[in-house]
Amino acid sequence: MRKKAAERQNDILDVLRACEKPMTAYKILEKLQVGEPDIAPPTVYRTLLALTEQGRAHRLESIKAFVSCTCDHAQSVPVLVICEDCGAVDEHDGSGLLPKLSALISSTTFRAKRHILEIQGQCSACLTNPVN
Amino acid sequence: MRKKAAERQNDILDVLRACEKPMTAYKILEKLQVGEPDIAPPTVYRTLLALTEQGRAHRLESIKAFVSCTCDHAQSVPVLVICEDCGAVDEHDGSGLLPKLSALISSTTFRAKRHILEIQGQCSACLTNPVN
DNA sequence: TGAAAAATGTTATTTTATAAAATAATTAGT
DNA sequence: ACTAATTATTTTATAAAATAACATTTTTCA
Repeated sequence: MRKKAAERQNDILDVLRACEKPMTAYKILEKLQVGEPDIAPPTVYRTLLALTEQGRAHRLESIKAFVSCTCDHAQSVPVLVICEDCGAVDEHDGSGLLPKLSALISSTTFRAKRHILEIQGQCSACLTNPVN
Repeated sequence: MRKKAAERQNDILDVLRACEKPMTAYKILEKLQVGEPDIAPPTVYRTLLALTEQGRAHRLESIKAFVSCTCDHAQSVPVLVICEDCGAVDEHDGSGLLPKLSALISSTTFRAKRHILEIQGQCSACLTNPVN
């Protein structure tokens, strides 16, 4: 018996939520394979594509990993703040940056479809406690 | 006889400049192999790492490709505008966005090391002439 | 019901990236 | 200038990430 797409999506979101830290597609695959050993990479990638299109998950392009969305899924400009040391990711709404961004690029002549904003650095915990 | 790192870096920058469009590491490798058949991926990746650290090239995280820097290499916040249709990439200086970005994240508690700003969409040429 | 379309699953492969070992060049001490 | 120690670079091999192509199942609706 196969699963419906919606159910798969919820499974993967559950995995992402359970882990807090970003997970690669293959890490997610491993988790799913505990219960369903026959799942293959394309299933995971297809589901992640659906989730990211819906805005329910985000792909961290700079580290090739995924997190569940913690903001309003309808927002168009997620700003993902990634701690290089502990891997924690914090999400902010960057739609307030849109005017400046549009001004920067020649917005009359470029139609923006997707904004990728990622910031890498050290989070407060890792700055305070530089053990990691 | 092997090449010095600086020479390799210039070779790769030449390849990037000659192509205008972003190139993957393996496309660059192919080009280099025309003249030096024995070059291997790690050489390319190591050189690209040096170039991106120097700010002389940028990695487009969202499409896994590289371009030469066309702005001031010292700038800290490159904004890379990518046309999904023709692949052309335009570079802008986004340092003017820093205040707003810092305000957005809790900047007192996060030390930003690297900003990744990429915008995907359609460039004016592709909007005017939707043939591609 | 049953043919067509859509969704999902499977196999195999491609693409991207890096680890580890080997080699060459450079440096520093004598 | 010679040579051991260090550093840089190359080579080989493999790991990790992503997708193409094909097969199957489910759904839709005449």
